[in-house]
Amino acid sequence: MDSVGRVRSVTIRDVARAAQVSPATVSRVMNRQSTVDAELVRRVQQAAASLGYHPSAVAQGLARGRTGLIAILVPDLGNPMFQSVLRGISRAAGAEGYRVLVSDSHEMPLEEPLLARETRLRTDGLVLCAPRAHDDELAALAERLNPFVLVNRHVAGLDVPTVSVDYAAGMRAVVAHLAGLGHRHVAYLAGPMASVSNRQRLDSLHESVQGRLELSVRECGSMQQDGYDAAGGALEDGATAIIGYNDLVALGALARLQAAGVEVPERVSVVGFDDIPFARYANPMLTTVAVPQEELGREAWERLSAVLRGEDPPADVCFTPRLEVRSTTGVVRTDTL
Amino acid sequence: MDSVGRVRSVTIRDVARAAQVSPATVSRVMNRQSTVDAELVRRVQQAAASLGYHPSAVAQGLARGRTGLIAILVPDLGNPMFQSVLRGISRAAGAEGYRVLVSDSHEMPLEEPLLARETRLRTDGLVLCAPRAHDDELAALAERLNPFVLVNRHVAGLDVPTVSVDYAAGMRAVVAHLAGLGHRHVAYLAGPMASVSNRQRLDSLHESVQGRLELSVRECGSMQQDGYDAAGGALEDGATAIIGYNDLVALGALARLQAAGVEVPERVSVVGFDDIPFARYANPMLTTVAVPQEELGREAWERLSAVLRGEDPPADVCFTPRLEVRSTTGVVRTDTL
DNA sequence: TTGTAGGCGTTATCAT
DNA sequence: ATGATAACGCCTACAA
Repeated sequence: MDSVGRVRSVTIRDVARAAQVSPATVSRVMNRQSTVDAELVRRVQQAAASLGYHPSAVAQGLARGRTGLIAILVPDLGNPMFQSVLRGISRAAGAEGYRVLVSDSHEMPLEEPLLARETRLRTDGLVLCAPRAHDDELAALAERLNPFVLVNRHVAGLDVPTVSVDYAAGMRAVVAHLAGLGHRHVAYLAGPMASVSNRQRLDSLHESVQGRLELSVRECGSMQQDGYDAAGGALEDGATAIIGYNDLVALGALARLQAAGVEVPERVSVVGFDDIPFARYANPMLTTVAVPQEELGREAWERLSAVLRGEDPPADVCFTPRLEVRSTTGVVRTDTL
Repeated sequence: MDSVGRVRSVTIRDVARAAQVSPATVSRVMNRQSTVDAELVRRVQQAAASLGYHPSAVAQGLARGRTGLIAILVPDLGNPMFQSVLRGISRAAGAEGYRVLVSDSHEMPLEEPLLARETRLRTDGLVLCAPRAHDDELAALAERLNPFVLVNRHVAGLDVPTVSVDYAAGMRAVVAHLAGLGHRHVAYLAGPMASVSNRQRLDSLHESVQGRLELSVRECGSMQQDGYDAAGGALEDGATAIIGYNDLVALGALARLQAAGVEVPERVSVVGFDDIPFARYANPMLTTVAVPQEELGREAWERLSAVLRGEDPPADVCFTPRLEVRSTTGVVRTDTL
């Protein structure tokens, strides 16, 4: 224990003393600098091993001006979509020796800027995942957040590396698919209003539907239970197809339909968004818009990594999602009940 | 830019100079020490604001001897079980101002000790989630890992705060349930052999089954696809009930049975472990052993938090899981096909 | 090749 | 109440 009461750990000086060299030499050995005499290398390594020495990451961080940490901020860790992105980033960054700090804003747009700054302060860079905060707020923060990259979100007047998904294209494919099956009235179970993804899906849905289909929108949420609770209303609206804000909502709706004895897809079709791993194991298998989630994470890291190396990041990418037609969508039944 | 090429940010000295006080006073103001003259507080705050000053977390970490970070090491971030634990920890720790570093060992027992040490080095404490490493390895590391807590894993000869689940009790309940429904032959779709949870489930299964039921064990894995692939074999063994290592495996098996036209639960029953959120939204709803995952995370943090405060941690807790009987289990059909 | 010394940005001790 | 000053543990010119 030192005077402040903490357990003093083995420092570079201890090793230097034991190996009878200077701290600088120990540092060089630990950092694999080839300019050190073989004999000294041996002595240092032996001393370090026997003392159980490991450089303090914090001290290294201070001295080097980089922590080897990046942060990722997600609106909800409970959502498989963000978990997958996190996973993609964690794996990609881990392969290059970077560790990941996670922060969950719990879908609270007001908390986001604070959390972002706070976590960014502890790290070398930041991945903002579908941030809920306003454009102007983010723009105002941008300088303090740098370097950072944006996932699934564009911020007006801000030139930041971005990876995203063309949800509008996905939605168009959904509408075309449903219209082709004979549906005339679809219901959208909307996600959080603060979510840009939801806005995009909703806007492009309105467009796609123009003069082709009737559309009802039900405010819902982003979790299974939300979909479960909202599915009944969608039916009352007279829709023969339900589009969920995401797979969780769609799967929740599906469960509700089944509980109510409504056959899917014979009576009602269901479509989701994201293609989380569970979508293909659902019964019936969920038709959904497949988003390359882990790849999104990898690409985000690719850009952040480049900036951290002082290079120009690759150009922004926007994935065009693929409609994965499975078993929850089918031709509309024309006979009455 | 300084000589090393990094962008010099605003430091405590800059603020001190601007406010015409000493760095010490700035520090006191930033840390809300009440002993500072109101006028100086004002000047400092104003200077800090106009310069956009924020204390460096790294420097604070070095000076204070604590980082405000904890690490969690999980075998697989792709598994909802660990995601939930992570979430529980992240929320609980976040409420007390701690941030969480995540590390994924990708189910590789050999990597674990290194990762554990490495991440622990950057943080104030560690949560080891169902570690795959050997007892002796962990015991040898214990000193360097301290303080840390163990989730779902006991290590022989090691007195470390632990939170766990009595999987044996869960398995007994499963066997009693299935036997009560008339099943005589059950198949277990085993998880990773390095997983202690799997060992425990398998051992207690062997015990519970003694003289009551015939048991087949199929090596499998821990993901949906593993269950999907292994389900066929279980049927060939003649089992009328399938117990998945976890819900992912069970849900995968369920999907396979459905694809093969095998009715559940009329023809075959299926049981999972964990009760991940999807279990209740499956069709049919999955019977499973409910493990309080987020609570596990919270309790883990509770213990780590206590140790970090220098207090004695609460006693170890072992949750007794509850068998959640839903719709994938039923009486065995006695008639032949 | 090796060592010395200054700096990284804060906090905390000890005078004043 | 405030201000020097010495840690905190490491890295890296620069000198030897």
